[in-house]
Amino acid sequence: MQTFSFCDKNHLMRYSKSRKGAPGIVEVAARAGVSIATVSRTFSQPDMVRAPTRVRIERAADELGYIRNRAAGALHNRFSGTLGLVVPTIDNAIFAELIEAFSSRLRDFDRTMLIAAHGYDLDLEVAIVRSLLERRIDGIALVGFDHAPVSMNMLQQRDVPVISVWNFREVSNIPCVGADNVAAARTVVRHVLDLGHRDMALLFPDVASNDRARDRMNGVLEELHQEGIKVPPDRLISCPYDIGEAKRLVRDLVSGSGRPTAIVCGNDIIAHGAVYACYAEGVRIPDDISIVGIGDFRGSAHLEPGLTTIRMPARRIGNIAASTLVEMSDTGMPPDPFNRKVEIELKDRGSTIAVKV
Amino acid sequence: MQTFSFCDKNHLMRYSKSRKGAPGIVEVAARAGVSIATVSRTFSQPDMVRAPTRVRIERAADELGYIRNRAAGALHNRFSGTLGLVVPTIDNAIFAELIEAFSSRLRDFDRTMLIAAHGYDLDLEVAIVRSLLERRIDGIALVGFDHAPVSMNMLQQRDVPVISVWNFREVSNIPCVGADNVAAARTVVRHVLDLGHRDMALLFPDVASNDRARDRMNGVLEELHQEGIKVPPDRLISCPYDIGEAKRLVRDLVSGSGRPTAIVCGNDIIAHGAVYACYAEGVRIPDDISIVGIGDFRGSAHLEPGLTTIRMPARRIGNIAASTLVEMSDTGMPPDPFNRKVEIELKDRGSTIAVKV
DNA sequence: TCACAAAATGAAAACGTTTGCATTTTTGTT
DNA sequence: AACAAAAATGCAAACGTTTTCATTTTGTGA
Repeated sequence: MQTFSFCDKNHLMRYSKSRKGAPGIVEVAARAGVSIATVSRTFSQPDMVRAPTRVRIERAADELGYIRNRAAGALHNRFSGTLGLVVPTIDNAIFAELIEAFSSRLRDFDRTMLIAAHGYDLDLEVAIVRSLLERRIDGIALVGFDHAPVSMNMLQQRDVPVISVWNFREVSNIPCVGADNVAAARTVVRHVLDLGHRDMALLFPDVASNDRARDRMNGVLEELHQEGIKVPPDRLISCPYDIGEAKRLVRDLVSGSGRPTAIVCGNDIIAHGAVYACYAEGVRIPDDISIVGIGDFRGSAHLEPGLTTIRMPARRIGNIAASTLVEMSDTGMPPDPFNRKVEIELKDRGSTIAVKV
Repeated sequence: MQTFSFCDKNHLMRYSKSRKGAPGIVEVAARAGVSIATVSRTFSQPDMVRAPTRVRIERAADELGYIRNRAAGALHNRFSGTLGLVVPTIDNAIFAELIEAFSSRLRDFDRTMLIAAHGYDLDLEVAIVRSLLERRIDGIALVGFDHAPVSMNMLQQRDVPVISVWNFREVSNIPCVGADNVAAARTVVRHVLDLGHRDMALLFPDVASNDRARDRMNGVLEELHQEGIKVPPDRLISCPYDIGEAKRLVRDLVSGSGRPTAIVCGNDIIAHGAVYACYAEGVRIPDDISIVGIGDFRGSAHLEPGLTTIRMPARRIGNIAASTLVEMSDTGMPPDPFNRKVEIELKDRGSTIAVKV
């Protein structure tokens, strides 16, 4: 593949601010000898125009290098063909798959994605939502259920289709597609309990403004409570979403005496850190300690040993979210079902083993 | 943080397709008792309007919940306030940091990001570029230099500012900001050579349509050639960008007899796979084998042992790309410098050791 | 070939801003 | 207080489409 010579370095060209040369629908119409209405229809509703006319127009458009201006169309019919996706962060593994799936599914519908990250800052989220609304997105997907009332107000007032992704709730005020994080946490802890572990450490990220983490933590605590297990404060560790930090905290945890027999991590990133910490301290997994995560990120399966975790179908969530949102935008109706749960699955790999008796 | 009750599930509301209620600049003008021109100026050039008038307008806008329509503005002055970023893939670690940085820097300029991934498919890239052009982006960042001529033609014809990101070239036909991948590869191989290794395996992704990988591979081969080392075919392994695949290939490599003393990986993902493979096979790093990567992804530092690799400043590239592109769009001039190189750095961590004599 | 229905096309009015130019108001100077 | 200059505001014409409604063309059956 050859690179195209775009711009002559010697001749210091100026990007024309006017884009004067760009042909519009009028030029195409003139060249094809039809009215602009017909040209417009050729691109927006092709089967309304007779084949011979259409090919003539298409040829003219091709020759002129015409590219339709969707902004102009959006102005008239209120549909920009652009959907918004707001995530806490892009550059961590959790959401990357979701984003990619969302974006590529949108492409199937000839829509594009405006994306922004707020870094768990709800004020920034408000600014982002506003900015997206200024671009007249046709719909918006937000991660989870914790949002600033003012964001929701803006969206509600403009009647913009909204969907909550990633987390599932049986009943919610906005439609959602996601996994049951409570169940995910209970399932993985159940697994650990079934293996006979009773002394376990819990590493979870900050649960403020993060319903996913909160649900998981609650799930873990419920399951343990049901089993009659109380978690002492020093076994409930707050850990940021960061491999390095997790590793540091777990090294402290496992190097001292009175090490737990299992570590339950709020997500796979923390679990990765935990695994590395054990390598570093010479603690064998799973013989000396069992480790579980939640999420099943890319790479978790290939760790040595493979990480026991809960598969969260990020791609599936992204795909469904995209098509649901497009449908909402097209039909103007809330989706059916309103709340959509995607299946989770326990991935029982090598990082867990029955406690020795 | 409390979730806001956005939509009453019992009352199956309809998203009004018309968005009839949404107030425009006219309603704001009426309520504030000024002309629409003044309202427009209040938002686009605030200091052209007297303070008392401005606050009056702002209050009116607030009360009505006015959100300006940038599409309408774009129609008039040809600036959408939206920049495009086209990457091969979103959901792999390489580009996530870049994307996040690009996006958040754009936010500082009150711009938004339209992003799309083409999965190394140049035809899809063409479609994406077209789609972005239809949305009248103010500029576009493309990864690397391998692009379809037709994409570049479209961009050139519309005079859209373009920048190539990630890879650096001393001389290029479009402005670029990136790292010197040849140098990166040479540096890391030099390090391995300096440690006395002569028998090394090379794992690189497919270099077609991927100038970054190509540059790295060339860098490695040049450096080896200069040292008089010829790489036998079975030591030059093609490996996809995938931990699992890398792990599988490396297990084969190190389990048999005649294992190399070092593995040079085209990127850190492959290196991760290589490390896990060695764990799985009981091959000790670095004592039995040295492993190096290129990229220094999130997590590479925390592997056990820490991965020796080359730091590629993805955030920095993203930031610079965003501000450069905005500047190009604002001034209409090519950037100065035209080609921008960001520094790389050898991260000498625990995965390498001098070969035993 | 004609009449008529159906399909294709055209004319023109939106859509919600921005901006050049004209007009009004404010400010500063005497 | 009067005047000129400067600043603020208003008017109205774009911007490039889509769409409604009217008109023309095409197709069909007798």
